[in-house]
Amino acid sequence: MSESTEAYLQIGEVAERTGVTQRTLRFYEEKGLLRPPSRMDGGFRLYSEDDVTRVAHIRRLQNLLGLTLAEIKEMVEAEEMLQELKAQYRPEADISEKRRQLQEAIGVVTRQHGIVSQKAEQMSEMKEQMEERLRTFERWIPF
Amino acid sequence: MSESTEAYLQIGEVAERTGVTQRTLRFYEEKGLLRPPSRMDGGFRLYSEDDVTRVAHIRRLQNLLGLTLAEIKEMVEAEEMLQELKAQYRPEADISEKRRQLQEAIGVVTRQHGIVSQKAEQMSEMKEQMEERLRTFERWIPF
DNA sequence: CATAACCTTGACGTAGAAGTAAAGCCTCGG
DNA sequence: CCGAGGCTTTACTTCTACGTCAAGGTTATG
Repeated sequence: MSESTEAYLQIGEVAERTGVTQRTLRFYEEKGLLRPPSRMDGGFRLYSEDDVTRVAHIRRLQNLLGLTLAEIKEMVEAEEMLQELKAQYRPEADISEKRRQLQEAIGVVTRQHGIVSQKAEQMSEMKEQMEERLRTFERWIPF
Repeated sequence: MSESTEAYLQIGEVAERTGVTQRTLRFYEEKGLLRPPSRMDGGFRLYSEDDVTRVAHIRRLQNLLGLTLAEIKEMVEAEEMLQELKAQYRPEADISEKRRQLQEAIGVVTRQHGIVSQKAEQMSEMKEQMEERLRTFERWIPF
């Protein structure tokens, strides 16, 4: 319905734009972190803008939170589920199932939020400590 | 001067208290992250409370900031230098050397602080995003 | 249609951070 | 003084997250 006009990207472009290597993109796919993208007739992968976004997201979860790819996979899957849910929003068909999925998604994001909150707090503490130390040093400079 | 009354700990106790394995403690020692502890006559390692503290510190740098052990080693060394500096504070002997060391230590902590600040900020952003999402979900719950 | 630039799968390699196993000392309570 | 449990070193293994070829197919361009 709104797919035909999307500009598709080859793996090289995605790699360049996300800052990861092609190998990494294939690797993520292998590990289930990226859905297998569509392909050209010859077999070349064709990624969407969404995929680019997702890679960026994965990287943030890795670098900021230090999560393993396995942990990230869990999160990513839940988000996917949620998007699906959002997409087919017509209250036909199995409401209770949708409700369950939504609860699940909320659970995942809540857990993520917990991790982030905790880390953010510990981070602030560390920052404080460091600033305190720096002040001590400054006072300490001999003259 | 205040060393004789310190209670020394064997590796097993340290492992238990820090939550890392004995192997990890030896590994850190090997890598220069922990100074070689003193030993009993039979060769058993004897750690101090300071060592326990240091291990906790190492773990925080690893988990919170995601630094490699090599990077952590740098930091740990600078801190050690600083402590040394602090301990021998009598302005006898080579002032310019001490000044250099102090500058170095300030450099290290400043770099650490930079990393922490940046991460802390990105973290807050993520936290915000997640809260926004959760609010969306809540609104979304059917009924 | 040739050819450079890009892509494919597959297999093997690597660095970081430990885990595990083996074979043998050390310490301490009884 | 002896046995159980703790500790020592050495060596090999594992796991994660990719990196690095290799051999060959595809696409875009002149």
